[in-house]
Amino acid sequence: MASRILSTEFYRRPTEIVAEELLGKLLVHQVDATTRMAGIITETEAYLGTNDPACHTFRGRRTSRVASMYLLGGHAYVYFIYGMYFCFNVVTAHHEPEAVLIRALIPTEGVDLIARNRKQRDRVSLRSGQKLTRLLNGPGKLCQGMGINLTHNGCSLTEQELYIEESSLAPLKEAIVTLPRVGVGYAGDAAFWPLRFQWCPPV
DNA sequence: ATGACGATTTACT
DNA sequence: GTAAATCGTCATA
Repeated sequence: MASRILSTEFYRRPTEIVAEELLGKLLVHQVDATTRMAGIITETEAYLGTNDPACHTFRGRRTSRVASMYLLGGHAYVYFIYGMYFCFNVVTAHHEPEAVLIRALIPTEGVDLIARNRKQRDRVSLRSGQKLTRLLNGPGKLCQGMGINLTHNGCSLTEQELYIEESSLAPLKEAIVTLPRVGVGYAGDAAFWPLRFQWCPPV
């Protein structure tokens, strides 16, 4: 069977398209031969590069932190924020420093390890589906749970440790909501651009 | 060298 | 709803 890992061609397309099509895909962190964590992507945000005031590369900004945004589509851009969290992005497009922030996952594999990473050891509370959807529903939370950190910054998403797979889920267009991006009030009008994509999977 | 701030989360009132 | 936690990054000097 052919690999279900998304190829570089998937990422090297317009960023908004990639952001929307990532919904329903499976983010996988294969820690070692026997340890695998994964979750379905349910929320993303597009960051449109040098002309997007909300983007870290606005006006061509090129510092050590954002260096990996200048890699080719299909690499990871991970950065440290608020002194305690990481955010995970996939680099997109063709030779433009654009990216998609992964904002939320529903954990599907390695849930116990994910919960341990999130320091939520209460197994009873994990039995409820409601709690499960709240385990990784934020960019900092999903990095903490999935064990994503600066060691993954700049890594290729077509290698065997951290990657995104096809899944059997195909979100209906009607189930996808576009919203303003979160936490970018400094960006003026761009804060209202509808570049956040959210999918509420059927129960 | 300095200071303001951040693509967040959590706890608390 | 408001505020604290916590520190690397960035612009200014």
